[in-house]
Parts: sequence; C-alpha cells; structure tokens
Amino acid sequence: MDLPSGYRPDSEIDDEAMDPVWVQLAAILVARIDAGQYPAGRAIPSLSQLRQEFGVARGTIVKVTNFLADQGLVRPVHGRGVFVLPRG
Amino acid sequence: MDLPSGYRPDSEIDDEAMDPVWVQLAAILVARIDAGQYPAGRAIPSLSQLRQEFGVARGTIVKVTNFLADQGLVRPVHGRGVFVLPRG
DNA sequence: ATTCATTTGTCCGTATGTATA
DNA sequence: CTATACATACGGACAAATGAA
Repeated sequence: MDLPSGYRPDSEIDDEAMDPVWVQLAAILVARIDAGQYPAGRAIPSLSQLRQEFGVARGTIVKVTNFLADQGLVRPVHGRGVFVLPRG
Repeated sequence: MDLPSGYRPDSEIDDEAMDPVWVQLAAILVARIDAGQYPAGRAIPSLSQLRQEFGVARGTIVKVTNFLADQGLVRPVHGRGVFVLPRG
C-alpha cells in the first residue's frame, strides 16, 4: 500500500474525491508531521479527537495509524497514544 | 428522556435484539432511576459491578454513563462514582 | 507521607456486522 | 468478489482522583 503520489493534502476529507478517505487522512497526517505540527516524540491527536476533527469512523483512523506505523512514521502505544518517531 | 429508540427495558441485555447493547443498558438504568431503585444523590453501581451484572464491556458502560450524563440524569465523579441527579 | 484498593477517564487493538460501490 | 467505510462491542493497558489504612 503506497500513498498515491499525486495527492495534495488540504486538511479536509472529501468523500467525493478519487482517493479513499483513509488515504486522504494519511496524507494529511504525514503533511502535519513533516511540517512539525506533530513533533517527534509527541503523540498525535487521539482517535477520538481525529474522529471529531475529520468526521470519520474509528476503524478508518486505526487503519491510517497502522499504515503510518508500517511506514515507520509513528509508533502506537497501547493506552498512551500514537507517538511521532524521529525522522531517520 | 430521549433514548435513541423506544426500547422497553426488561433488566436483561439481549445480544440478538434490534437495539444496540448500549441502548438497552441505558433504558434499563433509566428505568431503575425512575423507579427510585437508584435514588438521587446516591451513586449507581460501579462500572465493575455493572459489568458483572450485565456482562458487557467496560467501554460500553462508559458510553452509557456518558450518554446519561449528557441527558442530565447522572453526574460521573472521577474516583468516586456516578451519581444520580435530582429530577428537575 | 506512603501505600493500597476502588473508581472513573482515556487510550489503542481487534473483531464483527452492515452498507455501499 | 473486493475494497471502503461506518457503528458496535469486547479487551487490555495506562492515567488520575479518591479515600482509607
């Protein structure tokens, strides 16, 4: 599962867009990590918060964080949060 | 009381029922509060006790107590319990 | 002041069922 | 048939508040 290179994150999810919701959300979070909005060593917003902000289902967000974890960008810690890893 | 549906409580959770477990549980607790079984000013059974009695997951009960709190029926107090509010 | 048990609050992991395209 | 997406539900782990010993 590679992110489609053409997607330009705009911090909004578009149900009608070509890209699936989870791909859009992944792109947005990656952009925020790159921008330092979610700094390394700190946790990204919780599933509940992301759910509120983007209006997507819990399972969709889990899919995204699992994807980002596979990419080595974040590390989910049970009961604590999803932490941004230092860029290698 | 604005329960999500017209569920008629019978003090038992039915996994196979149309209504979600959390709606059924909410209806049961509301009925008990109405009946004075859980009096105003006192706490309802703890999450652990409710879990034992109804055999549902912790998260499900939290969902219910949050819902009842939104309805103004109870007030959860961290470390102490979920207290029944006086009926206005 | 510390420890311990109890309780609610908040997380993520996972699974199932349903609906849609 | 597969992928996507949502709601529900269970489980486990961690945190914090409370009260009693």
